[in-house]
Amino acid sequence: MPRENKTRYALLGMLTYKPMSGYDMKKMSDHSIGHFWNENYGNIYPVLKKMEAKNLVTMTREEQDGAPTRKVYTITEEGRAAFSQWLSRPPEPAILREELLLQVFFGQWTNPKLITAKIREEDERCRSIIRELEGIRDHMDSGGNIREVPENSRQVMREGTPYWRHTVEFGLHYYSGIRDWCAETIKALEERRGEKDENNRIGRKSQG
Amino acid sequence: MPRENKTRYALLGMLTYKPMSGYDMKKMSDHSIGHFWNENYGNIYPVLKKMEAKNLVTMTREEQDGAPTRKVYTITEEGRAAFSQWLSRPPEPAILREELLLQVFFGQWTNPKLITAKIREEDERCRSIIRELEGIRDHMDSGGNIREVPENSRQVMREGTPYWRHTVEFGLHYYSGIRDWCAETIKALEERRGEKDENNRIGRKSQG
DNA sequence: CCAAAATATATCAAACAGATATATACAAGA
DNA sequence: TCTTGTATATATCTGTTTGATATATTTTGG
Repeated sequence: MPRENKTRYALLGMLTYKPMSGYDMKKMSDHSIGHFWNENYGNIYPVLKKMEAKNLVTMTREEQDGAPTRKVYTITEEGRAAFSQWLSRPPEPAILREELLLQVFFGQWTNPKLITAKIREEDERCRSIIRELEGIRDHMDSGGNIREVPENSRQVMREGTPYWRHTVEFGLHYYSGIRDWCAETIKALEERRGEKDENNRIGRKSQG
Repeated sequence: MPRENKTRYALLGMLTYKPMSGYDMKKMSDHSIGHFWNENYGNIYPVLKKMEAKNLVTMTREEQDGAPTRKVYTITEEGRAAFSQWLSRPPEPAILREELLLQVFFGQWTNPKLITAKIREEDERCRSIIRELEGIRDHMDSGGNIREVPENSRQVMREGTPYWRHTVEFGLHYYSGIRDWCAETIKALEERRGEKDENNRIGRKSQG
């Protein structure tokens, strides 16, 4: 028996705020939970279809001026029940498959400068994400993100903000940890390369 | 076009040390790279078959006393070339889908004590893994893990040890970052609950 | 007018996870 | 002796997931 689909709960959770289309949910996903939850259209649309079939959501078509017709999904009471039930269950731990680390592990088979360059890339990527997350955290109380939400959902989002903040703090810890490892590892690799160069300059004393 | 299979390179990399069976590779995977690379039999056997068909590895059957017959795989020159080529390519960044964080994000819809308990579980899990990794790091130079390797592979593994150490340091940073977030978040959640209790005790002054 | 961008929905093929199954061999307990 | 449990070893299954790709409507800019 394979894994249980979790996209379902991410979508149901978003729909507790307001009815949305698949496209809206992708955008909200990218902006609010994207730092810890990857989601893509390849999942969203088939899962929405399945949830509609199981009456976890209902769908209405909404025509709009200046943009194509949308399919707007609304959570049902059954959907709310399924969502709450999931919330009471233990989460599954993360599964890691870090390709960079696999390449580092086998690093003796390639140019050490190449390994260092890759870790530098990852370092930059982490720093970039950290800056984004800091921006989110620092503007979280301005209420800017609430503006697009109907008045009756504002209280709900206000109550959810501290939890959102905890997830942004998670992202900051996560990427900071990796960024720090990057810095240490680059330093260590360059020192080891320095030692090697030193050995070479002294006169090929080392067999290494 | 879907993702490219990466199990292939994990297996080829392991085979650079010595010929191995699928079962051996799973064990080595669990012990040496498991902290950053999940692998399972469901992938290993089909991928080995495919690699054999493409002449990246060859397979011989090996009978042994007191245990069932094994299929031992050996890397070919083509396999080595494919592996080296992969090493020179940029790695793909990690994809995150942290179910705990998804539950934290929607935490307003459930009992705050439940959220705290879940974070406590994750905290303990991280601490346990950190202890393991520290054990690995601290015994890394004892050469204990080299003992099962043929004499002619020892130099190779010795040269790989510093890279292995970097991956263990990665794991330590990764899990420490999350452990620290857990501690902070538990504290914050309990303080917020303390404030709420305080408000209630004072006389229902708060509308929250 | 055409191309690019935005809004919006949808599908595809392979990778991947972990449960499950089967087979060989040995050890411990009834 | 037989059964159960454990270790060694190979293998399959089914659903989730990834991200590339495709299609359609509408607006904007050259």
